[in-house]
Parts: sequence; C-alpha cells; structure tokens
Amino acid sequence: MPAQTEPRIPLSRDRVLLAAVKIADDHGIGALTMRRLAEEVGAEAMSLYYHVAKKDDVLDGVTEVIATEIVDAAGRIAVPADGSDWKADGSDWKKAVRERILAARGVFLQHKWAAGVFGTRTTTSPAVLRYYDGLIGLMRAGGFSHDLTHHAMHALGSRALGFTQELFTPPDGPVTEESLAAIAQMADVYPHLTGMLSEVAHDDPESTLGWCDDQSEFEFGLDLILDGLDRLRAEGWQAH
Amino acid sequence: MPAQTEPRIPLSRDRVLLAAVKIADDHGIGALTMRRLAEEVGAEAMSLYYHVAKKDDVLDGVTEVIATEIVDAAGRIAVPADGSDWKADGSDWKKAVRERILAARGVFLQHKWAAGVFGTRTTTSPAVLRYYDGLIGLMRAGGFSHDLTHHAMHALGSRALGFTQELFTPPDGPVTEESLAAIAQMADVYPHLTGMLSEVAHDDPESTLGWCDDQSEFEFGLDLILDGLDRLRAEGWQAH
DNA sequence: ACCTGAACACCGTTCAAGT
DNA sequence: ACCTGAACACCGTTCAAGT
Repeated sequence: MPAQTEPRIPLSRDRVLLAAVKIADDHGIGALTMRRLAEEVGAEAMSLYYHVAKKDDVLDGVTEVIATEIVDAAGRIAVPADGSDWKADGSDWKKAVRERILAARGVFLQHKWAAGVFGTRTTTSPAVLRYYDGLIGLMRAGGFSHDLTHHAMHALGSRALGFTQELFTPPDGPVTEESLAAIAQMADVYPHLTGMLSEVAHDDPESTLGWCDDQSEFEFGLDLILDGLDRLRAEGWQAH
Repeated sequence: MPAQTEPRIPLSRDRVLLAAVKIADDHGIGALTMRRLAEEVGAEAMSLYYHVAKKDDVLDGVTEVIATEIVDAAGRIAVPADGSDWKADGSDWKKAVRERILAARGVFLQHKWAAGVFGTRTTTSPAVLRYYDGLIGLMRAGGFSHDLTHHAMHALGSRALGFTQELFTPPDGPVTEESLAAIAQMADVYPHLTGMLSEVAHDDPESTLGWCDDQSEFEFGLDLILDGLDRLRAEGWQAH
C-alpha cells in the first residue's frame, strides 16, 4: 500500500458558498471572513481565490444561494400560475402573490443576516430575477397591465422578497411594568409616540409577543399594498 | 513674543461627527475609517477615542446628525400640525404626512450613503423618534386610532423616513437599442420580466430618465400606502 | 490545474506615556 | 483634561512558489 493522503473533497465554488452560508447562519455575517471561510472548508485562505474572485464575489454567491432557496420555496406553493382556472374577478392573483411572498419571508427568517447582505449587492442575482419574473407573471395573469405591474414591483420593494427595513422598533422583549414606566417617562419628549405605545400595550396586556408582532405587521403592510393594487387594477388604472 | 503654536480648534464629538458626514458625502461610506477621520480633523487616530467610544459610536452619531436634518426639514413644512383648521373629512392629514416624508427623502438624496447606515443601527436615534412622533401626531389629528397608527408605522417601514430597499433595479442609464436588445435576449429565461420592461420602455421611448423614474416610483408606492390607510380610517377600521 | 507560505497594506483598538 | 506613538490582533489580497 502506497502512502496515502486523506481523501479530501476537492474545493469548489459551491462548497465555498455553502460554507459561507453556514458560517453566517451559525455565527452571524460578521464572522464571515476569508480566513474563517478557509478554515470551514479545510483549506488555506489563499486557496479560496482560485474559486472566487474576491470577498464581494462570495457575497454575490451567498445572495444567489439564498435567492435560489426563495425561488424553490415560492415554486412549492401550489397555486396555478397561469390563471387558467381563476375566478372571473381576478381576485386569485392576490392569494398567489401573497403566499409566494410569505414563503420568501420564511427563507429570510431562517437566514436573519441575509436581508442585510441583499441590500448591499449592486447587481441583481439571476435567481432574484426569476422570482420577480414569477410574481410579474401572476399579476399579468390576474389582469394587470404591464405598466401597473411595473409600478407594483417598485411599490412592494424589498417586501416582494419578504423583508422590510424596520426603523421603528419599540423595545424588544415582553411588555413589563418597568418598560411601560420607562415609556411614560419620555411622554414630554415624544408625547404621541408614548401615547400610542402605552395604549397599544394596554389593549393587549397579556401579550407574550412583546410590543409588536412582526409577522402580523408584515402581513398588514403587505395586504395594504396588495389591496390597493387590486383596487387600481379593478378600476382599470392607466398611466398618468 | 513667546513661541506660539497654531491656534487649533479643539476636538469635540460634534466636530468629529460633522467631519465623518463630510467624508461619507465626498468619498462614500467606505472611505470613513478612524485614521481618515482623524486626518480630516487634523489629529491622530487615537485622539478620536477621547470623544467617541468606538467606530460604532461614530456611526450612531452620524445617524443622529442626518436624522436631525430630517426633523428640521420636516419641521419646515408649513402644514398645521394640530389639525385645528383641517377639513372635516380629515383628508388633510395625508398631505401633511406625505410632504414630510418627501422632505425626509430629500435629505437622503443628499446623503446617498445614509440609508445603508440607518439600516445597520440597532438602537433608534432620538431624532428619528422625534420624527416618528411628529408623524404619529399628524395621523392622530387626522382621526386615526392609536392602533391603526401603530400598524401604519410598520406598514410604511423605512418609507416613512424617505427611502426604500430597491432590489428590483432595471439597468441604469438611458433606454438604448442595445439595452433593449439585451433584454429581449433574456426573454426565454425571464419571459414576464422582459415582456414588462420592453413594453414600459416602448411606452416612453424618448425618456431621458432611464428605465425607471425613482422619484415617481417612490411617490406611487407612498400614495398607495397612504390611500389604503385613509380608506381604513374612513371605514372606522378596528383591530382584529 | 489546483493549492499554499510569506508578505503587504490596510483595519479598529489598547495602553502607557506625554503635555 | 486632552492628545499621541508604538504596538497588537486582525482584515482582504498579491505574488511567487510549490505539487
């Protein structure tokens, strides 16, 4: 028997990208460095550069990986995509689009770092384009003009992919006596904000979800937009 | 005459933060390093740490600077905030909120790097809270319940501050024969997307704005949301 | 063709030392 | 109280060298 080295799985772009996703999932996007990534695949940092151009290329790659997960998840939604047997009033498009967007959101909930990375990419990944292509197809089948569909995509923005940039974030954790008191103390500086929060908390005192239920709020905003779009479609909206 | 050193403006947190904004404005957020920042204020990098805790503190600080600009811009909008002389149908709230949001958007257009930084902050800046407080006050004056106002803030998301995460970005630059041909070539992979884009381009062939007019699209999405909220308010929407 | 060691030019940050 | 020089532990990336 000749001297034999460990039968190592050869490096590949795919293996590098999947390892990158794993690192971000397990330790956050901050832990994703070229050296840490090399360690994960059992190689030296410099070996990575044979399979990816630079770190930016890794980030484009993980975006594509996540986007592919989204396309797959959306594709699994059993709603007819061609609209052939839809109700005559065209209302089915909304359910089809809504369920695909919520499926996309499910993917981002499993990769919490991913929304931030998507925001930094300058080129749009092919898988993201395929996902948007599917949404556009559903809206067209539902009776939308190309022009209104175009506006719709912009109106939805990142919400079409299942996430939003939340800048209005009441304190984490459950509603407690202490946090309520802390809010009340700011009443002179932010009278309307504190008024709103204390009433919202009062309405649902035994809430275990904390101040805001992210899922409900996402669906509220999504439905608001989809309902508005449906109304424009039904009214025969024209460009102006 | 005794030997005299140059009368240097003493360092201060404010001076550091304003210099940071200037660097990001002039050279992008990537150019904002502690060493570069020190150079800008005419000191050594380590001197900064007497005035800011760490780089994260600098980013919190510039967020506060930009947010203060937004509050100021919104405050300059001459719309009665207390609703005392508003139309009985309450429709004035929408104009007041809309104009403030567009004023906020104007600030982000002057600091293109800022939206990205806002997205990375974990704590909400006091100035952002003041801005939201103002919006909430306007909606309350317009007849919104606390509960619907709360949902409204979540529905608007970052759009309330004047920016959106655009993931659907058709090619930059003007619509040319070449770019149209490039789009047509992808028709087999993205049939709905290419169909939409070629028709949108065809409808406005001499557009100098390129594929999409960002300002119009922002206003379309904003109005869609505001109109939907106004409808819910008029219908006496209740939590469910 | 694939992988690596040594090295370069950067980072943010600590710490002891200066005035 | 305010500022600094030297140093540390990291980055991403290049390049010549190995198999």
